Amino acid sequence: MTTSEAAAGPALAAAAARLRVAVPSVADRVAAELRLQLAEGLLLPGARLTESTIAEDLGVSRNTVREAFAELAAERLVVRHPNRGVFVASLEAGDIHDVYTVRRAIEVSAISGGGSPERVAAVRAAVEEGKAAAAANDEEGLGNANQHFHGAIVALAGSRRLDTIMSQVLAEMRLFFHKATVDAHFYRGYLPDNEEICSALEAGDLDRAGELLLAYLNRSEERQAAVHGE
Amino acid sequence: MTTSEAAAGPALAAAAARLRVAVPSVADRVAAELRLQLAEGLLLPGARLTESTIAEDLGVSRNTVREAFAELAAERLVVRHPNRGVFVASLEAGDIHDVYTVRRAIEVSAISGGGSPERVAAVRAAVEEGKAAAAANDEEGLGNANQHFHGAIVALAGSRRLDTIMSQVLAEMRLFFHKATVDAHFYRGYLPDNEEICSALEAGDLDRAGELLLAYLNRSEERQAAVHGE
DNA sequence: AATCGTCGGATTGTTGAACAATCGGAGAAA
DNA sequence: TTTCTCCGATTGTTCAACAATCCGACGATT
Repeated sequence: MTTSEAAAGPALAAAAARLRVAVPSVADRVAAELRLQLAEGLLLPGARLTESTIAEDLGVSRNTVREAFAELAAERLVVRHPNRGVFVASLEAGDIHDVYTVRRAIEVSAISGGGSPERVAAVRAAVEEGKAAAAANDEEGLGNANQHFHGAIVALAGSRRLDTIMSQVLAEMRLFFHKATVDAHFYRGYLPDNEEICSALEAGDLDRAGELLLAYLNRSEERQAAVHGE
Repeated sequence: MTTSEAAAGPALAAAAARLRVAVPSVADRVAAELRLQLAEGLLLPGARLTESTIAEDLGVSRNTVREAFAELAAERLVVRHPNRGVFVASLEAGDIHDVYTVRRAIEVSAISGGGSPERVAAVRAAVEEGKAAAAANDEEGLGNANQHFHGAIVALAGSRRLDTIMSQVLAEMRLFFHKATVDAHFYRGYLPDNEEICSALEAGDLDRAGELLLAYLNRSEERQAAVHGE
């Protein structure tokens, strides 16, 4: 394989890699299914995930479910209590600050680097997506657009590792939101912020974009703490 | 359980949590053993890890080894090639920049927050640890002290999540170092930097500390790229 | 009545064996 | 040399079993 790769160049290798991920293992598919149910709020924080039940429901072996659990536990979406089982993770008051600490570090750093025009365009696209959702009164779409916006900001850095870290953090937050339903106008207030941040980014005023983003995150954390925290 | 916890207060709950981690599962112990061998360079990047071999060597089942692999893969220490096996991860040229992008985001953000006196003291302790190792001509100790230094900087933020991210990144870098042995004075040149950064931190000049740290990371990345990159 | 053991059922942790699917390489054929 | 085919080895997955552990219920003691 290494010889054929060297001969055929990186194009084929990339295609092979794409084909590989196109046929994920059963354990990966189980993990994906559970991730989906978690994101959709079908599995609420604190809920218990019984191995045998999931194994039956999805028609796979218990061991395979176990491997899927290992994946999800590594992503903090699920918590293992030895000899007791795995439970859907539930963020406590302290976790809110923790998550936002990560977001501040990653997002502010990413935006301060600027990023290529295509990536800036992706940020703009997320802003417009949010506006469209607002116009359509699509609350869920508004939330998704907001996550896309922040994901696009991190993507400015062009770092695989930062991207995966961010997507994990966003998955955690998504989980968290299902705990207490947010009011209908929760995200709407953030639209002008996103617009302003994006404009500063497009104008090349990275310092200002960074400051706005930081202020936004601080405000967002306060709000989250007020809604959930004690 | 919840009732007794509520009655006994957080002290007992913390003790229980401590006892829990004190009895890790077999899979966790296997993962820990492999992590150790990886850190010590016993398993070099690119090396193949055969399930049955490891299962025999450690006297555990293949399924258990598999669970351990899932852990390590989530930490990027190991790469799974479907139907071919798992291999010790080997950082390519692009990964160097990627890893340093994460470090810049996390470390600079952490130091800009300052941190409690105890945590600043931990940074100072790492600096002194490095000086002692230099005096003793202990190259390995010098490397460890350097990692402790940067770990202590991230710990300033007091974020569990940032800490685990950082330790994973450091584990990746440790792996990377074994690929090509660094020259004896590789770390020694960084001692004055660490001292200066620590002094600025202690003096409360966070802006300066952040700038110094950023410059350090940029220089370090250049050097790594020169040694390994293409 | 409240607390404290004790017991039993249920679930997890781990093992061992089995089988299909897949891969890489060795050798045969062109 | 290049290509094709086949074989051995390893992975992916399942199944069944067992010990260890936990939870809750039931009953005994003060």
